[in-house]
Amino acid sequence: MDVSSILDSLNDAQRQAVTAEHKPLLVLAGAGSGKTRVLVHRIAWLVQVEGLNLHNIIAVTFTNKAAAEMRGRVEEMLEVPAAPLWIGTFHGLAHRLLRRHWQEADLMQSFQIMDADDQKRMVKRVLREMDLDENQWPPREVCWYINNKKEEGIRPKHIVAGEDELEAIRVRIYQAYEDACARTGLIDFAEMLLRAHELWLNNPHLLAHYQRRFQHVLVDEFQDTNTIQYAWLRLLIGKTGTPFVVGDDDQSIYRWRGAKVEHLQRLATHFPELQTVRLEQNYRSTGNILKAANAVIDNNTGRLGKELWTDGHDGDLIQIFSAYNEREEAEFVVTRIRQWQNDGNERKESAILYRSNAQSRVFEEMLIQGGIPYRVYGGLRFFERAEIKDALAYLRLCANQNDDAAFERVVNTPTRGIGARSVTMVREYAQANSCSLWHAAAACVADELNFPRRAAKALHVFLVLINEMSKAVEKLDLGEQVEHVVFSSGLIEHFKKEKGEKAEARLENLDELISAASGFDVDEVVNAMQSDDYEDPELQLDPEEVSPLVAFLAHAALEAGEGQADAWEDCVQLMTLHSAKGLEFPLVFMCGLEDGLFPHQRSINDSAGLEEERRLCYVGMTRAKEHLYISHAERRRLYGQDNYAQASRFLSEIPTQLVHHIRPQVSVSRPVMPTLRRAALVREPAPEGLSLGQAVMHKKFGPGVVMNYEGQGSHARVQVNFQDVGAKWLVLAYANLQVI
DNA sequence: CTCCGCGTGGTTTTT
DNA sequence: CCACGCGGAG
Repeated sequence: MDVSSILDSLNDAQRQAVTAEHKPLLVLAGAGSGKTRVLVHRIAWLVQVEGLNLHNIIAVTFTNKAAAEMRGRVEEMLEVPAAPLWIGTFHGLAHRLLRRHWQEADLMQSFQIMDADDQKRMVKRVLREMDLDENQWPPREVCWYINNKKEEGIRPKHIVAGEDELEAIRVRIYQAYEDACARTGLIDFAEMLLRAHELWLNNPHLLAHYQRRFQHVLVDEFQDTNTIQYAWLRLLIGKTGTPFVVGDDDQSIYRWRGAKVEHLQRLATHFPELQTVRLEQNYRSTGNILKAANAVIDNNTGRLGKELWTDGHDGDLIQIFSAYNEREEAEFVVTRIRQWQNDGNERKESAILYRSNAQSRVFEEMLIQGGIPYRVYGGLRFFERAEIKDALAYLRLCANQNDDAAFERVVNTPTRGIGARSVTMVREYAQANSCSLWHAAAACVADELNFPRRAAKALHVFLVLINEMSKAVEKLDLGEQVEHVVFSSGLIEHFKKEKGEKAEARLENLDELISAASGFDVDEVVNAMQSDDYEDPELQLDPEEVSPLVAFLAHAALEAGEGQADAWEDCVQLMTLHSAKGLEFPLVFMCGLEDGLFPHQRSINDSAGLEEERRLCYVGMTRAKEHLYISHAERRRLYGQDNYAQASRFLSEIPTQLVHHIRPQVSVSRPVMPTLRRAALVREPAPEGLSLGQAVMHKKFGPGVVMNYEGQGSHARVQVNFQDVGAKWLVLAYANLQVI
């Protein structure tokens, strides 16, 4: 076997990982150190050198994008279709298992996936049924509670509320929500993972089968696994599987959504034979960028330890720009981008990164003003758009008429005279008879006595519509099905009436939905759901096939699609630091590096939160290949208020010899704080000697900046943003502040 | 049913 | 400041 094609392009550490013996392996892969390459080459090694079958390998990622890229690169390298290789997101793989074993998983065959929006609606419905006040039980928080429990593998029956009455109610809501989901054949994202875990726990023969099959378990971005994902992996690996885990504790930025970096440390306990390989050579950034990033992340405690290096040149210094306000910051960035493109570079090679979405606004305004095309990442994605979800809801009703969520969504969309009153009655009937809304509606229509004739008629029209729709659609192929539903639902008419640019876009989206369905590769997905385990007679797979419609609906929920379109256009890239993870750009601007914004105020007070912010900073810095600009504003308008902030503490963690400070030119008109003056005049006079933006020193809290004040004389209070402890309100008379 | 006005809350995101 | 959701009026 000629191994050179697999190994030649690798460095020593990469090669060590790729060729490792069959023992648990942890690859600590720094940013830009070629981790995807290692995963892909590892698979090629197992297949081409060790003679394993792709069929015996499973690879897990967090995003569809990563999964698709990996599959593509494996196919490219092996020059064969990688269909027998199971590769996908945790959710995608869990979904595949649940479709195959829906009976063992105690699901209905046509079960559908709810996204976060569907889930919230479902929770609202449950709250209404339980007569609980939405203000007291915000659906957002209820969802959060339920998802958290599921991510920890906890069912309602496991929770002992004890004396805690509020907790007891939460558990009751959780239980009612589960009942509603079961009744309507819907599962949320967290449920997929938990269900897949329970599937194996409750069906040892299935677990044994998959353990036998998947001798090699590859995991990408392992630092992002939550409790249930790790538990699922451990089950699969069992005593015989070999985990090949790639991750980076320094790039763990999803603690807030349940990710546990600790899993990286625990790996060594759970797998005593674990070997660790560090990938520290970086192929992305210049030396100075790496030195700066290393220096920042070095302030974190409990790291597994890793230091990026490059054999390339040092490159530019890190350029730090102190702006007067957010407008000046944006002006500066736009000027530099214009320079960049005038120097013959592409706009899409530049990225503006920020901590929170609200910051994009000023940049967008400035870019529009400057006539520079840009693209903002994030926001609603294709399958999350209202009109698309409406159309999908009709399709869902065709596939499963007990889908109450879909029923509620479209029963009066477009409006057809079924008001809140009627829906409430249907809901009450459904609850009283514990049946689906669909059955309840049919019963209400039949029961002329208690239901207003007018409403009954309208409801009847809807029932007939759906009935005819599902009948008409039966023998059509997928594209025609979607087309039929989009038109006969009345959605097209509905949006045609609406007029305006927005409605125009909605119509286009519905058109695109039809094309998406027509071009949907039914075979690929349906086949994946079906058996590729022919040689295992013990594995009983349901012979019935998954309908293309059900497969398409699952695809829509699982892969919400791209955000704004036109990635190919030459645009400046705007995104949050979180969305930038995994990407790289020759020219990077990290903006708004101010204490309180980044690190965010809500993370500033606990060390775990602060360390995660620091990792986010590290992630941002290591996105830059050649030029890294970091900017902050002395003053920033946020929520309609002017705020004064100090430069982010992370800035001072960059060694000064790596930094070039850019000061705004004096000639740039710097207004003499007109708004500040007005504010000071209109408001009560500032306490003596203090003004907004004034730097002060406190005995205990250290240096800070005056952000706000109120009250007079001995009652006067000031809000000071302290460098070390964040913003605090202090009674001026006691604070003993020193002006500095 | 639709429209308007008020009130409120406002890191980070994938599946 | 602004975007969203809810409740009342037409």
